[in-house]
Amino acid sequence: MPSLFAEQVYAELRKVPWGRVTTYKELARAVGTKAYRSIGQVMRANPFAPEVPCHRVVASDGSIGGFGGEWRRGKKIDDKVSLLAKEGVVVNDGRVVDFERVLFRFR
DNA sequence: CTCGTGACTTACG
DNA sequence: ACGTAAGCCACGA
Repeated sequence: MPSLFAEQVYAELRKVPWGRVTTYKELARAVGTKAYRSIGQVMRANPFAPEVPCHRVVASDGSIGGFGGEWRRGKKIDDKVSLLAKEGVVVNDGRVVDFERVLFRFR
């Protein structure tokens, strides 16, 4: 059972519209915390996979972060990034195309 | 309670 | 712009 912190993160992440992405920072702000790193841990746990699309979460600068770059080789992650690109969020060279355009801001 | 870890961010050289 | 260091918070042991 996920911790309360995780629940909040998942709740906010689930609000992200289709074809949009969000950042760890925004997500952290949404839940009212500054634990950006913990967000990552929650994503890694991701007990609510595809329901909670952790692949829609990217770094603050638009980079894929850890789940799409060199991190995926060796680990058994699904082709979430590729799937994401299929939904409209194009990822090129570890970067989200038109990042600011597809970025969903909570506030 | 203390310690180590981490899919992060920001600051500095 | 790039690599390194420090800061930050939550979680499991």
